[in-house]
Amino acid sequence: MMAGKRADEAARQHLVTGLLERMLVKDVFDETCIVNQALVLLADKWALLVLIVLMQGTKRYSELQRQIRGVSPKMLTQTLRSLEENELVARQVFPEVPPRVEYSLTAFGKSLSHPLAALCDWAFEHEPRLRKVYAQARPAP
Amino acid sequence: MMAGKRADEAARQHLVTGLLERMLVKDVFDETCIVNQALVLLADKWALLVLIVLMQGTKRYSELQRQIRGVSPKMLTQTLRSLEENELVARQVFPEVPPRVEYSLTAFGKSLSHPLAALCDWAFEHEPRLRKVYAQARPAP
DNA sequence: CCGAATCCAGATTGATACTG
DNA sequence: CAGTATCAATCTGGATTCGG
Repeated sequence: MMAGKRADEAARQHLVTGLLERMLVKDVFDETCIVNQALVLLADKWALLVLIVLMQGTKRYSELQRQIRGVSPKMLTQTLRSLEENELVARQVFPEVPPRVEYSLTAFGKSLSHPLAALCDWAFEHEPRLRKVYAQARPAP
Repeated sequence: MMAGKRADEAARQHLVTGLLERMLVKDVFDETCIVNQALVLLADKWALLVLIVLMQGTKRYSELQRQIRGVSPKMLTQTLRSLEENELVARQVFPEVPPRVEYSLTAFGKSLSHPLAALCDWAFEHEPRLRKVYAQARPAP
Protein backbone atom coordinates (compact mmCIF):
# COMPACT_ATOMS: atom_id res chain seq x y z
CA MET A 1 0.00 0.00 0.00
CA MET A 2 2.65 2.44 1.09
CA ALA A 3 5.02 1.18 -1.61
CA GLY A 4 2.27 1.63 -4.21
CA LYS A 5 1.77 5.21 -3.16
CA ARG A 6 5.47 5.93 -3.31
CA ALA A 7 5.66 4.36 -6.74
CA ASP A 8 2.79 6.56 -7.94
CA GLU A 9 4.47 9.63 -6.56
CA ALA A 10 7.75 8.65 -8.20
CA ALA A 11 5.97 8.15 -11.52
CA ARG A 12 4.32 11.54 -11.16
CA GLN A 13 7.59 13.23 -10.42
CA HIS A 14 9.16 11.57 -13.43
CA LEU A 15 6.40 12.83 -15.67
CA VAL A 16 6.49 16.30 -14.26
CA THR A 17 10.26 16.49 -14.49
CA GLY A 18 10.19 15.36 -18.10
CA LEU A 19 7.72 18.09 -18.84
CA LEU A 20 9.71 20.74 -17.07
CA GLU A 21 12.80 19.88 -19.03
CA ARG A 22 10.94 20.55 -22.22
CA MET A 23 9.18 23.64 -21.04
CA LEU A 24 12.41 25.24 -19.87
CA VAL A 25 10.51 26.30 -16.78
CA LYS A 26 9.73 29.89 -17.58
CA ASP A 27 7.42 31.96 -19.70
CA VAL A 28 6.43 29.20 -22.06
CA PHE A 29 2.74 29.86 -21.97
CA ASP A 30 2.46 32.65 -24.46
CA GLU A 31 0.69 32.33 -27.79
CA THR A 32 3.66 30.68 -29.42
CA CYS A 33 3.82 27.82 -26.92
CA ILE A 34 2.58 24.63 -28.48
CA VAL A 35 0.83 23.60 -25.28
CA ASN A 36 -1.10 26.85 -25.35
CA GLN A 37 -2.09 26.29 -28.96
CA ALA A 38 -3.13 22.72 -28.25
CA LEU A 39 -5.34 23.89 -25.40
CA VAL A 40 -7.03 26.45 -27.61
CA LEU A 41 -8.18 23.55 -29.78
CA LEU A 42 -8.98 21.12 -26.99
CA ALA A 43 -10.20 23.08 -23.98
CA ASP A 44 -13.82 22.67 -24.94
CA LYS A 45 -16.29 20.40 -23.22
CA TRP A 46 -18.22 19.42 -26.34
CA ALA A 47 -15.10 18.86 -28.43
CA LEU A 48 -13.65 16.53 -25.81
CA LEU A 49 -16.91 14.61 -25.48
CA VAL A 50 -17.15 14.20 -29.25
CA LEU A 51 -13.58 12.97 -29.44
CA ILE A 52 -14.17 10.53 -26.60
CA VAL A 53 -17.32 9.16 -28.22
CA LEU A 54 -15.56 8.84 -31.56
CA MET A 55 -12.90 6.71 -29.86
CA GLN A 56 -15.62 4.07 -29.99
CA GLY A 57 -15.57 4.23 -33.77
CA THR A 58 -17.37 5.89 -36.65
CA LYS A 59 -20.68 7.53 -35.76
CA ARG A 60 -23.51 9.25 -37.54
CA TYR A 61 -24.57 12.74 -36.61
CA SER A 62 -27.70 11.50 -34.89
CA GLU A 63 -25.80 8.88 -32.93
CA LEU A 64 -23.49 11.55 -31.59
CA GLN A 65 -26.44 13.69 -30.64
CA ARG A 66 -28.06 10.77 -28.82
CA GLN A 67 -24.94 9.74 -26.94
CA ILE A 68 -23.87 13.22 -25.94
CA ARG A 69 -26.80 14.27 -23.82
CA GLY A 70 -27.55 17.93 -23.66
CA VAL A 71 -25.79 19.00 -26.84
CA SER A 72 -27.89 21.14 -29.14
CA PRO A 73 -27.75 20.48 -32.88
CA LYS A 74 -26.15 23.85 -33.34
CA MET A 75 -23.28 23.23 -30.93
CA LEU A 76 -22.77 19.72 -32.24
CA THR A 77 -22.46 20.94 -35.81
CA GLN A 78 -20.22 23.79 -34.75
CA THR A 79 -17.99 21.48 -32.72
CA LEU A 80 -17.74 18.95 -35.54
CA ARG A 81 -16.83 21.66 -38.04
CA SER A 82 -14.12 22.92 -35.77
CA LEU A 83 -12.73 19.44 -35.17
CA GLU A 84 -12.82 18.83 -38.91
CA GLU A 85 -10.94 22.05 -39.58
CA ASN A 86 -8.35 20.97 -37.04
CA GLU A 87 -8.03 17.64 -38.86
CA LEU A 88 -8.92 15.62 -35.78
CA VAL A 89 -12.19 14.37 -37.25
CA ALA A 90 -13.14 13.26 -40.76
CA ARG A 91 -16.59 13.90 -42.20
CA GLN A 92 -18.10 11.75 -44.92
CA VAL A 93 -21.37 12.57 -46.62
CA PHE A 94 -23.36 9.83 -48.34
CA PRO A 95 -25.57 11.10 -51.16
CA GLU A 96 -28.58 9.05 -50.10
CA VAL A 97 -32.17 9.48 -49.09
CA PRO A 98 -32.52 9.86 -46.18
CA PRO A 99 -29.19 11.69 -45.90
CA ARG A 100 -26.36 10.10 -43.96
CA VAL A 101 -23.25 11.78 -42.60
CA GLU A 102 -20.57 9.84 -40.80
CA TYR A 103 -17.86 11.17 -38.52
CA SER A 104 -14.71 9.38 -37.47
CA LEU A 105 -11.33 10.14 -35.95
CA THR A 106 -8.46 10.82 -38.31
CA ALA A 107 -5.07 9.30 -37.54
CA PHE A 108 -4.23 12.60 -35.89
CA GLY A 109 -7.40 12.37 -33.81
CA LYS A 110 -6.58 8.81 -32.83
CA SER A 111 -3.24 10.01 -31.53
CA LEU A 112 -5.22 11.81 -28.84
CA SER A 113 -6.53 8.52 -27.49
CA HIS A 114 -3.87 8.17 -24.86
CA PRO A 115 -4.29 11.64 -23.30
CA LEU A 116 -8.06 11.37 -23.44
CA ALA A 117 -8.07 7.92 -21.94
CA ALA A 118 -5.79 9.17 -19.17
CA LEU A 119 -8.30 11.91 -18.45
CA CYS A 120 -11.23 9.48 -18.38
CA ASP A 121 -9.30 7.09 -16.17
CA TRP A 122 -8.63 9.93 -13.78
CA ALA A 123 -12.33 10.77 -13.68
CA PHE A 124 -13.27 7.16 -12.91
CA GLU A 125 -10.59 6.81 -10.27
CA HIS A 126 -11.66 9.94 -8.45
CA GLU A 127 -15.37 9.60 -8.97
CA PRO A 128 -16.50 10.06 -5.35
CA ARG A 129 -14.50 13.21 -4.81
CA LEU A 130 -15.45 14.58 -8.21
CA ARG A 131 -19.13 14.07 -7.48
CA LYS A 132 -18.72 15.87 -4.19
CA VAL A 133 -17.05 18.96 -5.61
CA TYR A 134 -19.33 18.98 -8.63
CA ALA A 135 -22.40 18.93 -6.40
CA GLN A 136 -21.20 21.69 -4.09
CA ALA A 137 -19.99 23.82 -6.96
CA ARG A 138 -23.45 23.91 -8.51
CA PRO A 139 -26.48 24.32 -6.27
CA ALA A 140 -29.25 21.82 -7.03
CA PRO A 141 -31.02 22.85 -10.25
CA MET B 1 10.01 1.62 -36.49
CA MET B 2 7.18 -0.53 -37.73
CA ALA B 3 7.20 -2.54 -34.52
CA GLY B 4 7.14 0.68 -32.51
CA LYS B 5 4.13 1.89 -34.41
CA ARG B 6 2.33 -1.39 -33.91
CA ALA B 7 3.13 -1.30 -30.21
CA ASP B 8 1.69 2.20 -29.97
CA GLU B 9 -1.44 1.11 -31.75
CA ALA B 10 -1.78 -1.90 -29.50
CA ALA B 11 -1.37 0.31 -26.44
CA ARG B 12 -3.98 2.67 -27.81
CA GLN B 13 -6.43 -0.13 -28.44
CA HIS B 14 -5.86 -1.44 -24.95
CA LEU B 15 -6.58 1.95 -23.44
CA VAL B 16 -9.64 2.49 -25.56
CA THR B 17 -10.97 -0.97 -24.87
CA GLY B 18 -10.49 -0.50 -21.15
CA LEU B 19 -12.43 2.73 -21.39
CA LEU B 20 -15.24 1.20 -23.35
CA GLU B 21 -15.68 -1.55 -20.83
CA ARG B 22 -16.23 1.03 -18.16
CA MET B 23 -18.43 3.25 -20.21
CA LEU B 24 -20.72 0.39 -21.20
CA VAL B 25 -20.72 1.87 -24.68
CA LYS B 26 -24.00 3.74 -24.71
CA ASP B 27 -25.58 6.87 -23.38
CA VAL B 28 -23.04 7.54 -20.69
CA PHE B 29 -22.51 11.15 -21.49
CA ASP B 30 -25.41 12.71 -19.70
CA GLU B 31 -25.07 14.98 -16.71
CA THR B 32 -24.66 12.08 -14.32
CA CYS B 33 -21.64 10.65 -16.13
CA ILE B 34 -18.51 11.27 -14.15
CA VAL B 35 -16.54 12.02 -17.31
CA ASN B 36 -19.02 14.73 -18.18
CA GLN B 37 -18.72 16.24 -14.71
CA ALA B 38 -14.94 16.09 -14.85
CA LEU B 39 -14.96 17.92 -18.17
CA VAL B 40 -17.17 20.66 -16.79
CA LEU B 41 -14.40 21.38 -14.29
CA LEU B 42 -11.47 20.90 -16.65
CA ALA B 43 -12.51 21.95 -20.14
CA ASP B 44 -11.17 25.44 -19.65
CA LYS B 45 -8.02 26.80 -21.21
CA TRP B 46 -6.97 28.98 -18.28
CA ALA B 47 -7.72 26.32 -15.68
CA LEU B 48 -5.56 23.80 -17.52
CA LEU B 49 -2.73 26.27 -17.94
CA VAL B 50 -2.85 27.17 -14.24
CA LEU B 51 -2.79 23.51 -13.26
CA ILE B 52 0.12 22.83 -15.58
CA VAL B 53 2.12 25.75 -14.22
CA LEU B 54 1.37 24.69 -10.65
CA MET B 55 2.82 21.27 -11.47
CA GLN B 56 6.13 23.16 -11.23
CA GLY B 57 5.39 23.92 -7.59
CA THR B 58 3.93 26.64 -5.41
CA LYS B 59 3.50 30.02 -7.10
CA ARG B 60 2.45 33.50 -6.13
CA TYR B 61 -0.35 35.28 -7.93
CA SER B 62 2.03 37.53 -9.83
CA GLU B 63 4.22 34.61 -10.87
CA LEU B 64 1.20 32.89 -12.37
CA GLN B 65 0.23 36.06 -14.19
CA ARG B 66 3.73 36.42 -15.59
CA GLN B 67 4.03 32.81 -16.73
CA ILE B 68 0.58 32.55 -18.23
CA ARG B 69 0.80 35.18 -20.94
CA GLY B 70 -2.38 36.83 -21.96
CA VAL B 71 -4.44 36.10 -18.87
CA SER B 72 -6.20 39.11 -17.42
CA PRO B 73 -6.23 39.58 -13.64
CA LYS B 74 -9.96 39.02 -13.69
CA MET B 75 -9.79 35.67 -15.45
CA LEU B 76 -6.83 34.55 -13.36
CA THR B 77 -8.63 35.30 -10.12
CA GLN B 78 -11.83 33.72 -11.38
CA THR B 79 -9.98 30.60 -12.51
CA LEU B 80 -8.10 30.28 -9.23
CA ARG B 81 -11.29 30.68 -7.20
CA SER B 82 -12.95 27.99 -9.24
CA LEU B 83 -10.01 25.61 -8.90
CA GLU B 84 -9.97 26.29 -5.17
CA GLU B 85 -13.67 25.54 -4.88
CA ASN B 86 -13.06 22.29 -6.73
CA GLU B 87 -10.29 21.46 -4.26
CA LEU B 88 -7.67 21.13 -6.96
CA VAL B 89 -5.71 24.16 -5.79
CA ALA B 90 -4.91 25.47 -2.30
CA ARG B 91 -4.69 29.19 -1.54
CA GLN B 92 -2.62 30.53 1.33
CA VAL B 93 -2.65 34.17 2.39
CA PHE B 94 0.27 35.59 4.34
CA PRO B 95 -0.68 38.56 6.53
CA GLU B 96 2.29 40.67 5.49
CA VAL B 97 3.08 43.99 3.92
CA PRO B 98 3.27 43.86 0.98
CA PRO B 99 0.61 41.14 0.75
CA ARG B 100 1.58 37.68 -0.37
CA VAL B 101 -0.71 34.91 -1.60
CA GLU B 102 0.57 31.51 -2.64
CA TYR B 103 -1.15 28.90 -4.74
CA SER B 104 -0.29 25.22 -4.93
CA LEU B 105 -1.80 21.95 -6.05
CA THR B 106 -3.67 19.92 -3.47
CA ALA B 107 -3.14 16.15 -3.39
CA PHE B 108 -6.24 15.93 -5.54
CA GLY B 109 -4.77 18.42 -7.97
CA LYS B 110 -1.52 16.49 -8.08
CA SER B 111 -3.46 13.41 -9.08
CA LEU B 112 -4.12 15.22 -12.36
CA SER B 113 -0.42 15.29 -13.18
CA HIS B 114 -0.51 12.15 -15.27
CA PRO B 115 -3.42 13.18 -17.54
CA LEU B 116 -2.05 16.69 -17.92
CA ALA B 117 1.44 15.43 -18.68
CA ALA B 118 -0.03 13.09 -21.29
CA LEU B 119 -1.74 16.07 -22.90
CA CYS B 120 1.45 18.12 -22.91
CA ASP B 121 3.44 15.21 -24.27
CA TRP B 122 0.91 14.87 -27.07
CA ALA B 123 1.27 18.56 -27.89
CA PHE B 124 5.06 18.32 -28.05
CA GLU B 125 4.97 15.14 -30.14
CA HIS B 126 2.61 16.63 -32.70
CA GLU B 127 3.96 20.14 -32.67
CA PRO B 128 4.43 20.60 -36.45
CA ARG B 129 0.93 19.47 -37.29
CA LEU B 130 -0.59 21.44 -34.42
CA ARG B 131 1.12 24.60 -35.58
CA LYS B 132 -0.22 24.04 -39.09
CA VAL B 133 -3.85 23.61 -38.08
CA TYR B 134 -3.61 26.36 -35.50
CA ALA B 135 -2.30 28.77 -38.11
CA GLN B 136 -4.88 27.92 -40.74
CA ALA B 137 -7.72 27.97 -38.21
CA ARG B 138 -6.95 31.56 -37.26
CA PRO B 139 -6.08 34.04 -39.97
CA ALA B 140 -2.96 36.05 -39.24
CA PRO B 141 -3.75 38.65 -36.56
C1' DC C 1 -37.24 12.00 -41.52
C1' DC C 2 -31.82 14.00 -41.12
C1' DG C 3 -28.52 17.47 -40.99
C1' DA C 4 -27.66 22.27 -41.04
C1' DA C 5 -28.61 27.59 -41.07
C1' DT C 6 -30.76 31.86 -38.75
C1' DC C 7 -32.14 34.83 -35.19
C1' DC C 8 -31.84 36.60 -30.68
C1' DA C 9 -31.56 36.88 -25.41
C1' DG C 10 -28.39 35.94 -21.92
C1' DA C 11 -23.98 34.43 -20.24
C1' DT C 12 -18.83 34.77 -20.62
C1' DT C 13 -14.71 37.07 -21.77
C1' DG C 14 -11.23 40.52 -22.10
C1' DA C 15 -8.88 45.16 -21.69
C1' DT C 16 -8.37 48.76 -18.74
C1' DA C 17 -8.65 51.49 -14.65
C1' DC C 18 -8.84 51.52 -9.85
C1' DT C 19 -8.25 50.12 -4.58
C1' DG C 20 -6.84 48.11 0.26
C1' DC D 1 1.07 42.94 -4.41
C1' DA D 2 -3.12 41.00 -5.16
C1' DG D 3 -6.81 41.56 -6.47
C1' DT D 4 -11.95 44.41 -7.75
C1' DA D 5 -14.89 47.35 -10.90
C1' DT D 6 -16.56 48.51 -15.11
C1' DC D 7 -17.97 48.26 -19.77
C1' DA D 8 -17.63 46.54 -24.52
C1' DA D 9 -17.35 42.64 -27.28
C1' DT D 10 -17.73 38.00 -28.04
C1' DC D 11 -19.72 33.52 -27.44
C1' DT D 12 -23.44 30.36 -26.15
C1' DG D 13 -27.51 27.98 -26.45
C1' DG D 14 -32.43 27.27 -27.57
C1' DA D 15 -36.23 27.72 -30.75
C1' DT D 16 -37.35 27.90 -35.18
C1' DT D 17 -36.84 27.28 -39.98
C1' DC D 18 -35.01 25.34 -44.18
C1' DG D 19 -33.32 21.90 -47.69
C1' DG D 20 -32.59 17.04 -49.48
